[in-house]
Amino acid sequence: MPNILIADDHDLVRETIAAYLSQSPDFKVITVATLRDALTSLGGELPIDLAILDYNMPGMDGLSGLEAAVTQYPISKIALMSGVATPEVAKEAMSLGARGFFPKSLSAESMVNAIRFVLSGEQYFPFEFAKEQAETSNKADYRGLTPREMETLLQLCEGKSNKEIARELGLQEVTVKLHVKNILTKMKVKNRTQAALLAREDGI
Amino acid sequence: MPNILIADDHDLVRETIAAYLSQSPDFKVITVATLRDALTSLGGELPIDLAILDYNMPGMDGLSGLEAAVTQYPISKIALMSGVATPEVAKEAMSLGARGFFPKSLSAESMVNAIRFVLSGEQYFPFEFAKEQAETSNKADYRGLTPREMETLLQLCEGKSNKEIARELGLQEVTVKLHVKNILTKMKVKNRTQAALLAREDGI
DNA sequence: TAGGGACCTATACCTTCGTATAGGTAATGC
DNA sequence: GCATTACCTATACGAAGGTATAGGTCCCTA
Repeated sequence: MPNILIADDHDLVRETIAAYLSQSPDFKVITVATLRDALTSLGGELPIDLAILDYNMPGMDGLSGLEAAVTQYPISKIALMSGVATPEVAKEAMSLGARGFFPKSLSAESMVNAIRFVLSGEQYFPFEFAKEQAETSNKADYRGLTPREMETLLQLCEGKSNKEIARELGLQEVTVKLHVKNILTKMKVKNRTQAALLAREDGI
Repeated sequence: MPNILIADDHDLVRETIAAYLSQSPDFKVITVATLRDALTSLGGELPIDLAILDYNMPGMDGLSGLEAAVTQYPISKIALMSGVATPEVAKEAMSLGARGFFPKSLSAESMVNAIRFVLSGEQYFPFEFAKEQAETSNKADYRGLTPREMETLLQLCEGKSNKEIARELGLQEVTVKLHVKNILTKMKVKNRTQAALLAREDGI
C-alpha cells in the first residue's frame, strides 16, 4: 500500500485533502505542515512513495525547498501543489525533478487519478492549466496597453528609471516618457509608483 | 438539516472541504466556484443556512462581493473564508455583517465546530489568528526604520507624493523628503518605487 | 490610396524627487 | 552635564519625472 505525504501549512486544506484521499482504501496518507517536517518524514522509517509539497509553505523559499527534497530523497516521488503558481513555476519544478504538478484548481476526482498516475511512474503536468493561465492572464492587452507600453510597464515594475528603461529597450528617454505617460493614463493612476504597485497586484 | 454553501474557485479545496463536511450526516453541502453562482444559489429554491465565501474568488472584488451577499440575502448567514486575508480584512468583514471568518489555517475539526457555532447564531472570529498575525508581522522595527519613517513608508506604499504625505502626516514637504531619503538608504534601494515594491513584497 | 494606429523622436516647460548641508528641539541614558 | 538619537525645519540645486505639442516612419485595412 503506497504511502502518500501531504505537506501544506493550511490545516484545513491539508486535512480535508487527506480525509478525501483516505476514502480510497489503497493508500495511506501522512500529513505535515512545513517543509522541515516533510523532509523529516521523507528521511524517516516509513518509506514515502509520493510527497506532495505546497508551493507556499514555511521553508519552501520558492523552489529551493522542492529542490532540496528532490536531491536528498531521489527514491521518493516528489510533486508540487499550488493554487497560485504560474505555469512557468510548474515547468521549472518539473525540470528540477518534480514528478507532478497539482494546481488546486484540480477537481478532487482528478487529483486522485493524477496521484495514481504519478505513482505508476509517469509525470503529471496538466496542460489545460498552462493554457488556462495563458488565456486569463493574456498579457498582450492588459488594460489596453500596446506591446511596447507593456514592455515599458514590465521595466517600471522593477523600479527602473526612465533612463535605464531607455537603455534596456534601445530607445530615447523621451520615448520612454511618452510610453510611461500613456501607461499612467490607461491605468488611471497618478504616477509610476502607483502603476508599478497596481501592475504587481494584478500579477503583472 | 441545515444547508451549507461552500464557494471557492479552487476545485480541490472546495470539493475536499465539502467531502469532509459531508461526513457529518447532519448537514447538507452545496458547492459553487464563483460569487455569481453563490448568489444564484442563495436566491434559489433551496434555503441556504450558511454560505461560506472564499475571499479570493472570481467576482468577490475585495469585500464588495461579501457585502452584496450580506445585503441581498440577510436571512442566510454569510461567512468569509481565506488563507491570505489579514485580521483587518476579517474585522472589516465582520462589521459588514459576516457571521464568521474562517482562516484556512483552521483544522478541519475546528472548522466543523465553527460551522455549528455559527449555525447556532453566534459570530465566529478566531482571535488566535489575529494575535498570530500581529506577532509575525512585527512592523515596529522593519529594517531599522524609526516610527516616523515607518509611517512615511506606509504612505509611500500607497503611491503618494511627498506633498500628499506631508499633508497626511502634518509635516513640511522637506521633512518628508528627509524621511524618504533615510528609508531608501536603510532599505538599500534607489528610489521610492523600489521601496514601495519591496515593502509590499515583505507584507508592508 | 487614404486613413488610422502603433511607434519613435524632438523641443520645451514645469513639477517632483533626491541629495547635501546646517541648525534647532526634546527625550533618554551614562 | 553631555552624548546620543529621533525628530523637525530651512535653503539650495541638480536629476528625474510628467505634460504638451508637433512631426516623422511603418504597416494594416477599408
